[in-house]
Amino acid sequence: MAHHDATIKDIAAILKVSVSTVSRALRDTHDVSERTKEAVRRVARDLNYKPNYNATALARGSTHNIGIILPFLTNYYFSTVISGVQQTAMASGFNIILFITNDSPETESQVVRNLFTSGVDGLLVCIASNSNSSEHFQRLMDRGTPVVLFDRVAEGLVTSRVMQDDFKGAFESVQHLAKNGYRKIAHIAGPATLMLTKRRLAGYHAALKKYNLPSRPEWIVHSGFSQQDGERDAKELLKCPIRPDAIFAANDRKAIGAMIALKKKGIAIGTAIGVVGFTDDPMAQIVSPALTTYAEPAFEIGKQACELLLKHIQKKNFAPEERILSGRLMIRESSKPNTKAKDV
Amino acid sequence: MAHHDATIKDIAAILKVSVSTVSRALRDTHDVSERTKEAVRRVARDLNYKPNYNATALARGSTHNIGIILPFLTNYYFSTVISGVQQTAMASGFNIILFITNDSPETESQVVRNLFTSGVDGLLVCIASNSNSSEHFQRLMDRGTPVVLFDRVAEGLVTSRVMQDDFKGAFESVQHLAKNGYRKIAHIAGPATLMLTKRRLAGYHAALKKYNLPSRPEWIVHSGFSQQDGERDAKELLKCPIRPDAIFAANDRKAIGAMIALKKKGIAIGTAIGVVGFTDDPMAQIVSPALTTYAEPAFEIGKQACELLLKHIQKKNFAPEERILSGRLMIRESSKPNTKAKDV
DNA sequence: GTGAAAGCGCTAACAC
DNA sequence: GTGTTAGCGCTTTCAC
Repeated sequence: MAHHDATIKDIAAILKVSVSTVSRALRDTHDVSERTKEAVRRVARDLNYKPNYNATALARGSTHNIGIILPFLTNYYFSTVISGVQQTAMASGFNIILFITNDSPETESQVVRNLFTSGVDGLLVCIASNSNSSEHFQRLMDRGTPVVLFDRVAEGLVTSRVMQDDFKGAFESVQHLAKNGYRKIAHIAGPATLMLTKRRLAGYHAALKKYNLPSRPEWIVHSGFSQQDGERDAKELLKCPIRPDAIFAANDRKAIGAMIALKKKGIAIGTAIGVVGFTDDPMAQIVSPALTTYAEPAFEIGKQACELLLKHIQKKNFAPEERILSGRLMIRESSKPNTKAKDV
Repeated sequence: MAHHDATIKDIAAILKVSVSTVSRALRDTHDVSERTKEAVRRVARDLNYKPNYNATALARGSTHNIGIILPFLTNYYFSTVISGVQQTAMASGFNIILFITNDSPETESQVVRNLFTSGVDGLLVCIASNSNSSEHFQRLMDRGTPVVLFDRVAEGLVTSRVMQDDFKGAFESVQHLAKNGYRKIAHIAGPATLMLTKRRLAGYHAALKKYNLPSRPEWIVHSGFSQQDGERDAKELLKCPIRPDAIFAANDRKAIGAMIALKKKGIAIGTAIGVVGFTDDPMAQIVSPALTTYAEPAFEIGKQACELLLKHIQKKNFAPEERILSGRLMIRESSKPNTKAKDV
């Protein structure tokens, strides 16, 4: 790669000190005199010295790389999370290495296996839907590579995790529908295995209960996170003998899919049937009527997840923290007050 | 990181051969006997041996990492390109390191400077809008790090580049408007400095000429790529003494911004004023009326850019290639046949 | 407070 | 065809 970059050897030669002194000075250890440190720093700057992380990686095992594993990149939530991670990592001199699993547990575990070869100082992960992943991540952690989970967290791994407030988000969304007069509220949910699905479901139920609203198993349908999934789910819902008058969707893409299904049937959105999403994808404002949705703090999630990871990297025994970040309900036209709602 | 992974030393010890033999066998050089190679491979497998790329990086300068530099991540085009890159890279055992410049030339050159410290085997780049970047990338290339440009390419760098067919895309878009009866076609363009802006502008002009359509300087407005930019640009356009009856936008977000501006003025889209975008962001199908747009092969661009880069990495003197990938006009409702168009 | 020397895992002359 | 040795750039005992 390099032809000849300055190394600590060069600095040592110029200053007529040993490389170990230079190494220590650069890392600002306490057993080097201020005078030497300053001299070293000055020469380093003059020579435009940059440490070779591959060498430190070999000698000490610190690569200055952190890995991030996630199911997809091409959606608003994930790309925003990464932007947050990237900013934080870069500010601390860490690079981020990107791994995409396509939501496949096999790819996921393959990625983790290969991680051993290049080496990362730590790992940020959002697991695949059907990932039985605790075990391979556990192995990584046992070897001393810290892992921080975000969004889709694996049960059973004791480590830091950061996520949006799924329960509260779902609760507030459904509460909003209830307050606006909707009585028969359905939920098109994510994959049943995911913890976030369970938490959103719990929030949904809690709100139903609080507002004394009916709950029917056939009003809850699980599937993936795509727009197509949402469209299919909504069609399912419309077949129910007792038709829901509102839909709370696990994310915006599903909500939009549902809106498409409703439009195809000529059902007025935000009047006959209210719709609320989750995320606040920019699409929510583009779609018509504009989609009411619970905004997730995606960038902040990325930022905090990265901060936690850096702490784990720096302090071997940093105690795991769980951070749950609140979002905010963005009220728009898809959930307008409904006056003609009738109870079941 | 590792507690103790198998190294070539372990393999050598077991087989009672030297580490260099193991090293050679593993790399499949021709001066090792088949027997030894096989034995080495077998033991390597048994021991679950993984090469330590940090060590090869030190010894040989090959990190198995490729860097990708781009302005933003949070949009459909870029996140899709990266997905293409990632897939290709992973298949060849390369990791991708992500750098985001936020479209700032300063961040861009800082990133390039810091690249020297960790080291990448090659670099994929989409330059910042005002990047005067040829020079720092040139320096990288001089040091032997291959660079492949995509989408926004820097003039003056002789190296491989891959991009969508900007000229053709613009030409076909405008041609489509012309054929549908629009006569006064405006263009809300990207930053004037970018080559892709120039190419799209050229395509626009060529189509205007071919269809004998009027061209007016005030019908061309340059700004950034955001929805807000598009909205502002369209407002600008509506002030023209001779009002355009169609808008060709440099991307879908700008087109959607323009649509919003038109809606606010109560102007019927796809009737009074036709709109065509560029990209085929999923939003184009969500917005109403659905947006006609020239679909870019984003995933394929990422894939081919990565393939070219890998070739450059593998063959020191691989001759630079330029690949221009065609897209496809997606005709939807925002550009319906216009019967009442009047000439200037 | 500083230096000498060994070593991280691998590659690459150069011998034999 | 295989082994020996030095070395990539840095960290880290262990002396002094």
